[in-house]
This record gives sequence, structure tokens and C-alpha cells, in this order.
Amino acid sequence: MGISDRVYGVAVAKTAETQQDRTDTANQILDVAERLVQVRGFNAFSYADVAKEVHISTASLHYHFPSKSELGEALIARYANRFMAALGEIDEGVADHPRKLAAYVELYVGVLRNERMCLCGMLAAEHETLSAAMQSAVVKFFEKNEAWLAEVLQQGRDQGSLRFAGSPLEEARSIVSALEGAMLVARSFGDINRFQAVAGHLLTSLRP
Amino acid sequence: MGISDRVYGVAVAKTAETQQDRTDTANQILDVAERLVQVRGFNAFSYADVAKEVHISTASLHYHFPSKSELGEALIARYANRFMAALGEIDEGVADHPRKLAAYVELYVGVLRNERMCLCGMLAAEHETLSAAMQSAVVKFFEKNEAWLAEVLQQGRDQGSLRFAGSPLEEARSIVSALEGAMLVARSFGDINRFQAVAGHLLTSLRP
DNA sequence: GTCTATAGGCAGATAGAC
DNA sequence: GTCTATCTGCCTATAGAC
Repeated sequence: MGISDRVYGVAVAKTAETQQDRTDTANQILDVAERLVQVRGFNAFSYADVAKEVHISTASLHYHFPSKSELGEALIARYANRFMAALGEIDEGVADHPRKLAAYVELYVGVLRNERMCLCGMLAAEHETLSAAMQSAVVKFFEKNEAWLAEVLQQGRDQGSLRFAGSPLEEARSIVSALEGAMLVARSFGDINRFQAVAGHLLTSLRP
Repeated sequence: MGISDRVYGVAVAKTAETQQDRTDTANQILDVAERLVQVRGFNAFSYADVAKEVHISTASLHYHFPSKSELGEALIARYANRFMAALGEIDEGVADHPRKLAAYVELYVGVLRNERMCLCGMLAAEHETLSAAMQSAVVKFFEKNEAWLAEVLQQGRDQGSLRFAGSPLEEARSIVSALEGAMLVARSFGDINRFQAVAGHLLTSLRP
């Protein structure tokens, strides 16, 4: 199983680091709800949609996740944990910094291949309609991504394997924005090549 | 009234080129609905929300726009027309190409200042849930933006006032993606400076 | 063009049996 | 943990009077 398989929730092995101790049913619920949010948005799926796919009643769904907001919070937490775990694997498994960035981009490609938007990118669009807890969880996801990227960028520049103007954090924010935007647009065109072109352009511009 | 005031629907003068012949009520409806979509999303506002603000009944609203999808199509058409008119004003009023790009970025800043997302950026997130007519209208909006940018980029590079690698259209797509993504993220941080930083970085990278 | 009234369905959520 | 049944409210949309 590749790194990117860990991110969009397909056939993900349970590990202590990335998943809380949940029942199989709860995890099935999260899997289905995650996909529905990434494809349709948090405001465009219902408990009934999830219940139907998991073959339980909406009442049972409320047993596992009492409110839709709590389900949403659990979704973000699981997604963020999985994403951070993937970043950890990149740290350990990939040597040079340009390749780390390429591996980071591949995480996005993996999401897009499943015809999904980044969970937190989708929730960012719906930000104004979310609970305070969900809002701050989305923001934290972006901050963690930026911090990881900034670290890679700084080290790469120090070693001469990456080149960019300005601060690493500023560059990191530009990269996150560009990738999220490229996903957003590419998905409405139904054309993953649009994402690949933008991402390739981005990686090229960082070459020394 | 500045160029950017024309884009987000505040105090916009009626002109034959940019607006269809609609009653005041229909335009009020569009103004309110547009703001609600840009702030909350198409799936997170109702006819009741609009009716309340316009001080009419939902039944009257259905007289002007029989279905929500038709309202959505009218929203995109008006927004796209206004945006294209603003691009036309940039073409006529701004001389050098770097400044044209800066003026283009200012259109986005104007939207963000009103605490809104780009209408079509928001609809891109919700793409999977939209009618076919709305979907293709969103795509056309992006294509027109890219075509305009590609033209500016090509001319600027030919004159030596802009510098970039690859084709103008590829660069244009990267710019649209970066700006839409920067809006998306900046808005969830509630921090317009995040957008300004990314946009400034982008404009700087195009300097010869 | 606007209204009241209402249809018909779906939303999130709860009670209580098993 | 799961179910059926139900509540309350909101949703888009329509009928028909004015």
C-alpha cells in the first residue's frame, strides 16, 4: 500500500497512531461520510445518505455520532491524523527535499484520483456554515501542512537543493494555496491533468 | 466607483452590456442570493433566506426564478458578465502588462474584502451537486479568465515586461488556481493578508 | 407581481423497545 | 447497538386569490 492510499480512506489499515479505537461500524460510517463530504460537501449529505450505505438506521448513526457536527469533528480529526502520518512516512522514507515535495504533491494526486476534493479544502469553502470546533480543526490542518512544508523548504534551501525567494513559511503558504486551488478547479473540469500541470509547474519553479 | 466595486455586486450600475433587463425586485433577489452563495454556499442558503431579506414571500421569489437551479444559472451569468466587463476595463484603462495582472488580483481582493469567496470558486467546490447548466457555466467562467490572463501573459512576455516558463495558458491556469486557492484558505483563516502575501509572491515571480 | 396556504418530502434528532 | 416510530422544523415548489 502506497503512502497516498493512506490519505483518502480506501483500504486503510488500522494503526494506533492514526486511528482511535472505534468499532467497525463507526469506522464504516466515517469512511462513507468522508467520501460524501469530499465529493458533495458537508452541507450536501445527510445522515440518511450514510445510513443507507452502511445498512443501518439513522437512529443507529446517532448512537455513534450524536450530532452531525460531532461526526464532522471526527472526520477532520481522522483525516488530519492520516495526513500527518503520511507526512511522517515521507520524512522517514524520502531522502532529498525536492522528492519530499513531489511526494507531498502525490498525496493530493491520490485524493483527486478518487474524484474527491481535499476534505479540509471542501470544508474551507463551507467554513462559514460550520461549528466553531470544525472551523478551528480545519485551520489547524492547514497550519500543520504549512509547518511541515516550511521545514522541508528551509532544509532544502539550506542544502542548495531548493530555491525560492522569501521566507519558507510564506512559500509554504503559497504552495498549499496553489495545490488546494488546483484541486478545486481541476475537479470542476473533471480533468486531473490540470492539477498535474499546475503541480509540475510549481515543483519546477522550486528547482535551484 | 472602482473596477473592483463592479465585481462583488455592491452598488453596481445597470449597463446594457453587463446586465439583462430585469425588474428591481429580480436584481435585489440576485444581489442577496449572490452574497449568500459567496458566503455560505449554494447548498447552504434557501429561498426563505432570500425572501426574508428582500421582504417578499418565497412564492414571489419563485415567480422571478421558478427553480433554485435557474436562480443559480442567473447568478453565474450575471457574475461572469460583470467579471468580464471588469477585465474589459482593465484592458482599456491599464497600460503595461504587470499592472494589468495587479489589477486582476485586485478584483479578487475586492471580493475577499467583502468576506466572500469567488462565486465560481464556491460553486466549484459544490460542483458535484449542481445542475448540468450550472456546472458548465462555472467551467466557462474559469476558461474565460484563463484566456484573458493567457493573452496578457503572452503580450507581456513578448514585450519583455513579464517573465515565465512554459506556455501562457499553462501559466494562466496556475495563476487562477493559486488565486482561487489563496481565497479559499485565507477566508477560513479570516485573514486577507494571507491572500495578499500569496498574490504578491505570485506577481513578484512574474517580474523579468 | 404579490400574497396566503399548503403540498410533499427530507433534514437532524429523540424516545423507548429489544 | 440496533431497531421502529415519531417529532419538529425546514426545504423547494405549486395553487389560486387579489
